Amino acid sequence: MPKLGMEPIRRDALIKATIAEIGAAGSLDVTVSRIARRAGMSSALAHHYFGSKDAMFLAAMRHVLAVYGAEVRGALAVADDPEARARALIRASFTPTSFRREVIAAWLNFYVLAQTRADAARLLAVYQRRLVSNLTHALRPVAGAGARALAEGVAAMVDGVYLREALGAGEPDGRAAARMVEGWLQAQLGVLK
Amino acid sequence: MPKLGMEPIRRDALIKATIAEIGAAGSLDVTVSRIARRAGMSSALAHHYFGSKDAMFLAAMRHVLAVYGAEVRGALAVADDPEARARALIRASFTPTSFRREVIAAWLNFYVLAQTRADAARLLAVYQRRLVSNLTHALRPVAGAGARALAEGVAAMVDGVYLREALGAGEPDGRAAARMVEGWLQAQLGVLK
DNA sequence: GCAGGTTTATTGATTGGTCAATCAACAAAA
DNA sequence: TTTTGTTGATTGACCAATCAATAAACCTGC
Repeated sequence: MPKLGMEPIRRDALIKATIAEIGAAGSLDVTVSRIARRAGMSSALAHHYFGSKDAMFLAAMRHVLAVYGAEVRGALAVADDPEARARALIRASFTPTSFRREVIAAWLNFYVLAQTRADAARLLAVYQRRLVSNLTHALRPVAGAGARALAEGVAAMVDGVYLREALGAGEPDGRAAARMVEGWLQAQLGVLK
Repeated sequence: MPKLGMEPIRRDALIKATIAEIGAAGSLDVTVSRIARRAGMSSALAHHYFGSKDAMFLAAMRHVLAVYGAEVRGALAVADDPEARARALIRASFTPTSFRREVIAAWLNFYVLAQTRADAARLLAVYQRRLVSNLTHALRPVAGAGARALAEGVAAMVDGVYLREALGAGEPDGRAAARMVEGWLQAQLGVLK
């Protein structure tokens, strides 16, 4: 029953299944077989399309980052004044799409991977730089020369709140997390005035 | 050549070797054999003393937290005014003892583990609560009712800066990291006055 | 339109390797 | 002779990656 043009469909299914399995296992200790089964195919086919397990993880993480990037662009598009842009960036990190068990698990494992795998480190660096750069641009009009330092602080705060909320007790609450970071930014901006 | 009273020595050697191996591998994918070899014994002996690989990881993490805890108490002892106490807590998270490749690797893997293993989650919760609680007490005199919120912000900032510094380019710089968090706290306190 | 070759899709079975955990056995102390 | 320390060898399981084989769809040139 081979239909042609399956490649993109299969790749997509595998990427989603990879994220789901990482989420379920809470670690990268997931077998290709399990991922493939969840995606409705044999493990051999998964290897056929991705070549290796590592390549699958990387592709999955690129997908997570792509979704997050889209979220950021979407949020920025509807924000007009500088402060709104900064708040949009903060909130984009905590939307239900990005801030849920599965994706959080992927991120945590991604951090671990970034310590040793150069490609993972590169991918992570792109995310980190982009967040700071976006925040810096957004804050420039209100913070001037201090925008960069402020941006780095907010970026750190985003990651820290993400981590604490993700690993704290109970369901992760993106709304509360975003409010917390926004509150701090507000206070910091207050100092400038 | 069996000498008596080896147990604590062996356990200690294994715990240190575990941290070293995790640091070298950048993940929990280290074999008991490698750890045991580094600690100068057979893998069978490692199992004899710890029972399982997981138990070794947990013991290693408890050790990391114990060292960190000692560092905190030491720093608090020599700080007298509230602000100094808060700064001492911040700096304790970034001392060379705790803020170096090996230990950072252990922490990142610990985060991953805490998602699924109840004992790891419990251990992490203890650390998280203690940091907030210590900060709250330190800040109470200067921040009053707002101490708790301030403490949570600082705690998140500590974790976030830790993460970004740990995974950023170049060697992790604890001094710079601590300065950054202290600066933010300073600014926040400025708002109150 | 269709025989035969090519590409794409797909899998079951196999290979080669790794590793946690156990065990039997030996050795020194108490 | 019981307790403590210690190891080499083994067991049992798991798994990434490869391969041989099957089959549908597409593509010629006639």
